[in-house]
Amino acid sequence: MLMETVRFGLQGVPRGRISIARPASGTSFNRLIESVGVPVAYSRDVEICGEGEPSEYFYKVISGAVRTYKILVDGRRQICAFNMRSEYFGVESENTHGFSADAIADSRVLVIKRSVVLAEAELDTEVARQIRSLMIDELKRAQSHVLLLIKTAKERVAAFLLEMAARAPAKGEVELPMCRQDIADYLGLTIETVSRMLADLERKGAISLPNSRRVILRDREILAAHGG
Amino acid sequence: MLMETVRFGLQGVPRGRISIARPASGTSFNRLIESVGVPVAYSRDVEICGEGEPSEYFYKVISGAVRTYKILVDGRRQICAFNMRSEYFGVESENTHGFSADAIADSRVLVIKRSVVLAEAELDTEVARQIRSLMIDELKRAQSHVLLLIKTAKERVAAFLLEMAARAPAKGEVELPMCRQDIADYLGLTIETVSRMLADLERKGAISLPNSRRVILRDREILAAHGG
DNA sequence: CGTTTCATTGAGTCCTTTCAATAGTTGTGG
DNA sequence: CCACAACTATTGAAAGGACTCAATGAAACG
Repeated sequence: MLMETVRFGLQGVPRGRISIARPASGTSFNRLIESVGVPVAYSRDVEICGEGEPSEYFYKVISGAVRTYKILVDGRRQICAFNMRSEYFGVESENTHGFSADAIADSRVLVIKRSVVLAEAELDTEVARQIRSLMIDELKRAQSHVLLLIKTAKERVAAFLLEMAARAPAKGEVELPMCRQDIADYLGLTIETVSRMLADLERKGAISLPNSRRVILRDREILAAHGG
Repeated sequence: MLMETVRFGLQGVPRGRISIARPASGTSFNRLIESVGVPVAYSRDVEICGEGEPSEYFYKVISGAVRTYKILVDGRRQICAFNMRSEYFGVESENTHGFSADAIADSRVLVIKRSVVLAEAELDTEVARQIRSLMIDELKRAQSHVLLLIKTAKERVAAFLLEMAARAPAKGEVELPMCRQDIADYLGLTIETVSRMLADLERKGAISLPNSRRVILRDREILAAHGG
């Protein structure tokens, strides 16, 4: 797709390159988002927003993938979520963002001005309902993340693969957009352990790993038996 | 306080004994809650709501303490939250509850009909804002729970004590309403490990344990050094 | 084609769990 | 009020799982 690109450096304005908006469609919420949102291109590893910054915008991934994360006092990084195509992030931020976000791969993100949508939510019940629904989705995700972290290493890796597979376009195979360190920081493990568990799952016939980024699900039963 | 008590057995109606409402106060949200809510007494270990049930109500703890939890397929229980006096739970449930809840100790809980509050939220911006705020609080809690679960056993126990102390009426000492198994199921540890970490923290001079339910915080520095 | 980064694998250590025994607490009935 | 039972909590010893440190291998980049 053609994109007119503009560079930004101003405070409070999204970092990256802007492209021109596309046609609106669907519900009143979707139409609103499409008209208010500005598609912005972010290169790999470029920050989209930072923890503690004023949350002027929230975001919807158009293409690519985004990670949201927190840096702990001891320097460790906990990845809160991987956000794939069509998924929202930052909806739940109140005055400031509770996390940082950056592009895992080159990505396009719809940047949506929060104040406009919140104002509309007071007039349009459907918009209010959608906002609430997105926040509930985010909460459910955080809760299932808690359930993930009490499992064993193998269960976490298996559950992670099933989670990614459920969101992948192709059935039965996953193209992981993130590196091992990202997976480790999401699952609360080390990269070595992630690597070992993937190798174990491959040995057991649950998956194949043609290369480090591509996973083919061979036996969902085995995976589910581990991943719960 | 005097209470008129009624027993329930009907479907969709709160289990427990009802008492008569108290005077309203504060914001429009608080006044609404007070007028809509019905105080119900729950004895220790009595279920308040069950995972998967229609979420006709949400709840506010008046006295005592409530645990919300999920039972996993393998039978393990993960406690999502301990809800203390004046804290809400179940606000984020959409059509069905995402968790079960029961009373840790004998408790009184304000049972609030969701439909009434949601209807009012469409007319009163302040009510809508409060509901959204409660959902954001719940999300932040879930996210900090994730951060808790990637820590070491000692860090988890220390952080748990600080978390409880922050909500306790008395400064520097905590009366734990829950047993070791509850703590273990909240922290993703075994009761033995919880016990050992508490003993370690006492040996290090961070806390005193006059009895198993009472904790006196002696050195917050040591605790914070662990609990991050 | 060399350099750099990323991923895998191995060996040993440390931390948490498991299993088991003991101690303490609570509640009940004689 | 005491004795016993049942439950809860603590402590110990051994096993298992994940981490650390280190080396090797593979892929990406210039």
